[in-house]
Amino acid sequence: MASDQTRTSILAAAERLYADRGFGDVTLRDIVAEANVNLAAVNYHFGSKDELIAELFVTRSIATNRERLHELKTAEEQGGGRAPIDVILRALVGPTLRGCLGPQNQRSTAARFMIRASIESVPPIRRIKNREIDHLRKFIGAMRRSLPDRSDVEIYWGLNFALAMAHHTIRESERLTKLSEGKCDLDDVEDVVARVVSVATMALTAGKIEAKTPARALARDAR
Amino acid sequence: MASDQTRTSILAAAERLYADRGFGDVTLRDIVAEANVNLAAVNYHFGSKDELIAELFVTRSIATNRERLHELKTAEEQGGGRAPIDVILRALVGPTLRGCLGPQNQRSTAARFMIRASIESVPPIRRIKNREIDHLRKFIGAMRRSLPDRSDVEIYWGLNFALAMAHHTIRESERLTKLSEGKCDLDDVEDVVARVVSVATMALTAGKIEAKTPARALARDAR
DNA sequence: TTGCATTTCAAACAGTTGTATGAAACTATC
DNA sequence: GATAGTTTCATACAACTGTTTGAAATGCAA
Repeated sequence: MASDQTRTSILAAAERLYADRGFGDVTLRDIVAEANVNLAAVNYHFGSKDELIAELFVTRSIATNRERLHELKTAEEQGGGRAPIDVILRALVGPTLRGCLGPQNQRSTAARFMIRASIESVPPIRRIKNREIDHLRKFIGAMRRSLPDRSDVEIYWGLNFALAMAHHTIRESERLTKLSEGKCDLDDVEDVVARVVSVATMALTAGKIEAKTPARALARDAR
Repeated sequence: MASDQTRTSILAAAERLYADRGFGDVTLRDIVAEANVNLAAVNYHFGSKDELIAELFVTRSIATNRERLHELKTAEEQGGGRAPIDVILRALVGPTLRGCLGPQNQRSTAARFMIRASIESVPPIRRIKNREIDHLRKFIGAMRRSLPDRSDVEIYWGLNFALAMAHHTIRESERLTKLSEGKCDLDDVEDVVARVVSVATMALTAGKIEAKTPARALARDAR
């Protein structure tokens, strides 16, 4: 049980490389080169490549979920058991968007790794991923409490669309920048968060008594 | 220039396998087995694996774009140069959703292949993909004509979110079904199309007459 | 048929991948 | 400082990848 230094630097190097280049074209040899350790170290410390990926994913998954749930719980406590829907949605998509967009130097390797995992879905991860469903159910619960007269189906679709907009915007941020010739500023993360939350809120409250916060972000460009 | 039969069955087999299992784990040997041809036939007829993928993608890309643009053009002609925004959005996301969701037996291999291509983004495809931008610009143009007092930025974001919801729903259709315990019926394709179009339309038309509260304010308030 | 080009085929090739091995280097305990 | 246990290392291995080869089969014009 000695220094753990090798183990740790393998994990860090692997996460960085996977976040940057995806699972598809990162080999064990790339990882050990980045970590400055011997090739055999991976199998010695983790058993196999798949187990390394799995450990990486499980660790990050737990951390991410805890972060999101903390934000959610805080909001619900402040609201006496019910949080406004836009605050719930912000807790859901905010951390990921903030970790993956914005200026290069303050992007989070962890968030980018998790997005890769959610996109590429390599076998070792797919097996674990089902737990994420239980996690999403907690958000479903909060959304139900926030919008008690919305049907379940509407809630599910709202959550689906919120995640859709967040993830897709991250994945295709380059293309959106190019398409809009820079007019869409993906570096203004809070603006992006506000847009996603606003649209998702509209999707969830449409045809109801007008909500209070939504649509404010959109007004920004309306001039 | 003989029968082309080998060539054709390679293309068909490759498209089917890629659509089903993704580019990541389909080898040339898988393809030639599925197509009942010799291994060397791929390199003989296409030069390389990458060129096979590229040909597949270019062909489908042209066909898909033509289909979408035809729907768009028809709508604009009927409206005297301006089509309603929801009709435009429907032309954008309808064909893909219809081809990828719904009952198994009537799903389109072509549509599923294109979704794979849009997800995995393997090198030979990434190189070609930039043309798609020009194609999207035509939709941007139609949207501008439909909503002349909307700013460009909002149009871009609206398009981005529409594609986001459509693609994400296709990719994660299984998970949404499981999460909602079957309450979200992904086989009712027209319902899905209507939902995506409806939310995207709201995103593009909401809050037209609004104040100019900067987006940052919303971010601060939400704590 | 003969001759020539196209197409198919089995086999081999060179490169890369994840993994295994066994010896060497280290670390800590006595 | 000798010993036992852990960790590192260079190297080898077996499996798989896309690609090439050269001979066999086929098609087709003369």
